[in-house]
Formats: sequence, structure tokens, C-alpha cells
Amino acid sequence: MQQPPHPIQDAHEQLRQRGFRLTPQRMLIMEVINVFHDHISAEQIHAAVVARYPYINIATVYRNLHWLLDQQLVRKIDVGDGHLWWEAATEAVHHHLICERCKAVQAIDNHVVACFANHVAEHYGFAVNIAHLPIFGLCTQCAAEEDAA
Amino acid sequence: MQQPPHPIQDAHEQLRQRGFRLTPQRMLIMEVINVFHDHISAEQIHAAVVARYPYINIATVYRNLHWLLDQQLVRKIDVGDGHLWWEAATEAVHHHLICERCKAVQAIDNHVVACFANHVAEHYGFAVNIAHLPIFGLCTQCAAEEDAA
DNA sequence: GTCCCTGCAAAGCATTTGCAGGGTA
DNA sequence: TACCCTGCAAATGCTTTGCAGGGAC
Repeated sequence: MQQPPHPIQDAHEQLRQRGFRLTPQRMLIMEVINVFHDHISAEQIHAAVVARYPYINIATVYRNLHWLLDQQLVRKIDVGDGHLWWEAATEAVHHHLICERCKAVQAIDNHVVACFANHVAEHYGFAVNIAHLPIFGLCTQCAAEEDAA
Repeated sequence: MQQPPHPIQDAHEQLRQRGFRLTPQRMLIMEVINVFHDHISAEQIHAAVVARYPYINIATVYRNLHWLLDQQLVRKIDVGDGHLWWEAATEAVHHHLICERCKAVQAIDNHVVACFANHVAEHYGFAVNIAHLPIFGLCTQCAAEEDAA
């Protein structure tokens, strides 16, 4: 009786065949990012992995994040708050509204942005990375408070 | 014979009346930013001022940039390349297409973006800071090269 | 043996902060 | 006197890098 292929094991096998190794550290980092359905910082990833594998070093986390980025398994998000955020490439494409006053980050879906990206491509021949569009401004509440002041 | 008010001197007078001082350092920083019709980094500003006033410290530049931001005399631009860029608030509103491959930054006018900002405001009640919308992606040339590879 | 990968420690780098002193009102 | 502002030096905080060692193939 033949089993259907297991997608995660398949992906792992492909990585192995390209000469990469799936060390415990690397597997744990990948798992943390995939289970956490939101953007997560390198330090948070490190803390989460340490809980299960105490000797992992933060440098290993950073190195693997760049490796995962090269493999297109994660996306890198810069919201300009001093650290980078990361999320699994399997998450639905979405965007971030970053309030410059209260620093809140709100995720929005791709609808409006996709339309905008098309316009930029048409007018300027620039291929917008719609997986990474940080939108700065003021959230509803802060905009109201600024007006009041 | 009455002279028309001098706009820059007026602005300076207003700042003085609010209790601020217009030190040589501060004036030079403001001048460098206003004369340089593009975004400029803190370090570039420092270098430009040093040429005329050798003892100014980089900390003074940073402190004054934040002060100028408070006074809404400059805009701060984060293109995610490790430093912040600054430009005079008198520059026409425009935006930056940042190529994630060759790091080139291309300025584009406000037309397409203003339209997009309206949509975000309508849908999410979020007031996009259209003076600060870094648009990441691939420039025409790099997109072509990526396709070829 | 070769190459990938890790831990550790140190370095990098833009930016910020503490502190003492100087200048202006 | 009070307050603004500066220079200097040190600190900050995230991220990167050099190096030696360990393990897989």
C-alpha cells in the first residue's frame, strides 16, 4: 500500500539533496516560524528554541534566517522599529500598517496593495515586492488624538 | 519704503520666539539639508557641516535632526538600508522605489501613491504618511536579470 | 578529506545618552 | 539664575563575522 508523499518530508529531502543539512537547530527554527502565525523577531525565535534546545546561539538563529530567506522559506519584514521581523513564506500575503505614534502594527490583506503594485509596475516598470510593503502613518486613534491636540 | 517679510528670517524669528536658539551648528545643518535637493544621511550632513565648522559633533547632528523633525522642518525616510535618510520638508512629496537586489533608490512622484493612500484611509481608517512610503522590490533591470537566471 | 554547520566571543555600525561646561536671556 | 545647547565619551542594541571544533558524507 503506497503512501501519498508527505509535503514537509519532501521539502526536507529536497534541501538535503541540494547539499544542506537539517540540523536540530535548523529544524527547530523552521518549526517555530511555521507554528507562529505572525511575524516574529530573531530574539523571539531564539527564546522559543532555547526552551527546547538550551545551547543554541543567537548567531545560529541569524545565520539560519538568512539561509531560510535564500531558500525562500521565510519572508523578511522591516517595519523600521530597529529589528527585523520574519514570517513563514507559507503565510498569506499581507501588509503592515505601522503607526508612527503608538508603534502599533496592524496587518491588512493584499487587496488594495496588489492594485497599487500593478500601477507602479505599469508606470515605472518596477516589480513591487508585495510581500514587504511597510506602510507608515497614523492609526485611527492616534490620528484623532493628533487632531485634538 | 516697506520691505516684504523675508520668509526664512520669519521662520527663524518664530523658532526664537518659541524659546529655541539658532546656533551656528543648527543653522548649518538646516542649510545643508535645504540646499541638498535629495535625501541625505546624518553622516553626510555631518561631513558637509564639518567642511565649514570643523568641531561639530555627530551627536549634535542627530539631536538637531530630531529637533527639526519635531518642528516639521524635515522628513525622515527609512528605506531599510541601515541608516535613516532625511530631506527638507519643503521638497515636493515623492516616494522611493528601493531595489532589493542592486540597492538603487529611485524617486517617483506622488500621483499613484496618493490614490493608494486614499484607498487605505477609506478601507482601514489609517492615515498613510505619504511622505514616508518606502516601496521595496526589483528595478526593471534587476527583474530582467532575475528572470534570465 | 571535504564541506557544512555550530558555539563562542568579538566586532560593527548607526544611533542615543549621561555629563559637564558654555552661552544667552 | 534658568534654560538651551554643545562636545565628548561611553553605552546601546541589533546584527554580523572570525575562528576553531564537530559531525555528515
